[in-house]
Amino acid sequence: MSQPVTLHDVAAAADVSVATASRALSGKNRVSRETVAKVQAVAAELGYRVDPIARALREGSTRIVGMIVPVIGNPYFAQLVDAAEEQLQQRGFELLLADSHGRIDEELRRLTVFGERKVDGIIIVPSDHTASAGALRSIRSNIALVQIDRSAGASLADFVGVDNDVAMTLLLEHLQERGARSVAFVGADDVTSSGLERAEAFRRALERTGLTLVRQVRGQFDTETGVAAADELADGPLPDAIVAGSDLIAFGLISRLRERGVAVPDDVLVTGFDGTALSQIFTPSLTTVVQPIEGIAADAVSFLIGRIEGSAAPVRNSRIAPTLRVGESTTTR
Amino acid sequence: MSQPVTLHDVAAAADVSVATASRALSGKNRVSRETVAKVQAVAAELGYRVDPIARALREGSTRIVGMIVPVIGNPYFAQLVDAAEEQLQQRGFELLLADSHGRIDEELRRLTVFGERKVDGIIIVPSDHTASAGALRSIRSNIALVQIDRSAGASLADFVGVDNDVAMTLLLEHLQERGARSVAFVGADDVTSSGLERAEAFRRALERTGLTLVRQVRGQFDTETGVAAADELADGPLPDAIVAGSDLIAFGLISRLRERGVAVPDDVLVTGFDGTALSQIFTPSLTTVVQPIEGIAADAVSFLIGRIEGSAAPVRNSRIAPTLRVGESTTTR
DNA sequence: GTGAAAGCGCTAACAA
DNA sequence: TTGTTAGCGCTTTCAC
Repeated sequence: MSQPVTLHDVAAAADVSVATASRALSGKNRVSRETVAKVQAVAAELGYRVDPIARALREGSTRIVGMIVPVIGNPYFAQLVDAAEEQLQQRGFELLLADSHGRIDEELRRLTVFGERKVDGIIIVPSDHTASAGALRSIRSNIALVQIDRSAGASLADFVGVDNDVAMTLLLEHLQERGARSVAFVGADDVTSSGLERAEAFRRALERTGLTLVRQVRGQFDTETGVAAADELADGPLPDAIVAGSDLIAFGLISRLRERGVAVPDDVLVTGFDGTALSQIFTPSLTTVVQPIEGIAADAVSFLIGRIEGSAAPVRNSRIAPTLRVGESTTTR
Repeated sequence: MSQPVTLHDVAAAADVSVATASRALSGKNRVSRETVAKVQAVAAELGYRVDPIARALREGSTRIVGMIVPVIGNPYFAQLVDAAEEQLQQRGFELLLADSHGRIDEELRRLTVFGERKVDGIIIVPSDHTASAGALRSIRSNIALVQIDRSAGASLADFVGVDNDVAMTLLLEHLQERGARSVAFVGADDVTSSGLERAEAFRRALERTGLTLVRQVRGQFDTETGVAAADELADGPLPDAIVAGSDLIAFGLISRLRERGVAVPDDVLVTGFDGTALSQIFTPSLTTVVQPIEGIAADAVSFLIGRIEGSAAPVRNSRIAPTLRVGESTTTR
């Protein structure tokens, strides 16, 4: 409501120069005890708050972190944003959010704007496994960068994500225990690194467990892909189990299978991936791997702030193991 | 990568003063045709972009809009954020996102920070029907404000949200057509304006349609509330139908009812509210009212930008009618 | 129509 | 330890 109090006002009221007032408040310079006390008292009384814009112009640093996700509507990304925002907030950073809608051109444009806005760092879920690399390389080198959930190249910047190998092993071993011998995979295509990696991790886990691959369907991480895959799968001989690359895919899959007269888990077992809140509420509740969202966000923010503070450590690639959560989609048989 | 080009560079290269360069680029001052052309050409060639921070310091305006939601994890709010972000983006604004976690103290703190950051406007979903008013009143008067989805007082700022009366009427008339005579309501408590309004709208629609109220349960807009309500309702005599205040509540409700051996829609009809993507995938698919999210976001952004541009029009209160989407939760009986 | 200069609020180099 | 001064990049009087 009232006119903002400037450093000048504080200095005048405390009877010192603006420089001294600035130093007294920042604390990182030698200023006498009394002066510091006086300035702080006056500042508090006047309700002084530094103007972040003036500081940013002067310092070239904004204490703002930009985050770019492909679809905020995906509950997994929403949770990731939520967790990251909270972490950043605690460390005194604000979150500028952008949605790339999974499009590389939008991604580039948003990165550019973030650069112009002089964000201190960017947390990005690269939309394209290969094509995003160019966009990432184009950002100013003084902006810290961390890739989260998906990667556009391990050498580009720190990366934090789920350990897909652990995830697929957990899932396939569970399915094997439940008696499955043949299994189909419905995941995202190779455009996203997570789509690619999960498919590969699935294949490796398949070999280890000795299960038989019946069919693979690849699309996006959304429900529509699950729906379409259900149609494909329902036409052929059913496998014992279907491993979905995301909870959303599993939702679409189960829903459409049911419409086609295929019951889960009675006729076929289905697993999800992400551990979204709804996977427990869904009917049947989903057997899925729970992403360590808090851990991923915490690591990403730590890495990022480390970089912002000037860390020149080698690029890190951090994989966090998920946990298996068993639901009705593989049990009530 | 390269050093940013400043206006000074452009001016030098175009052989004019920085003042002229600034005027030529802004276009809102008298500058000769040739000069404008020359400056623009040089600026383009050099890849000049105004420094938003310097401009913000000078103008006191950032072209950033802050948005505060109670839970980004709620798919409805995620969609709202998505829609608003897109609208803003088109008009040249960035979106600074904050999550109040439904807590009034966090809300106030985030509002304060937004004020300090000199956002041009704020889109807020007030967390508390009454307590948020104080926080909203505390923000600097030169920051535009619009309330979305929930209100903390019609006089405080423009408001845009769904028309709850239309919604409840659509739902109850539909239930009546489906043969329901008694109905229960499970919604959010009076802390949020939407919780309060939906309960009231439900009551009014009840009177109009002549249905009998069996029971009311009030909590939050989340699945847990639905789960808890299911336990309460399953203990007593079941109504013909249950109207939920949100899709999430309906999900929790149906899921828990099923665990308790109550089938939807066979034993009881259930309706949702919001029209989230998952309501179509859920089993059974939900009969629900679809929020006009795009419309709400578009209006909110229009109002906000109007205010940012100085509109002193009387405070508006805009209600957008939802549409009914019929699903299996009230039909396959 | 154009340029010189002030100044938004802040921090840091340089003096004292 | 403290004050003076410059300047971050921009827009906008105020002269010419």
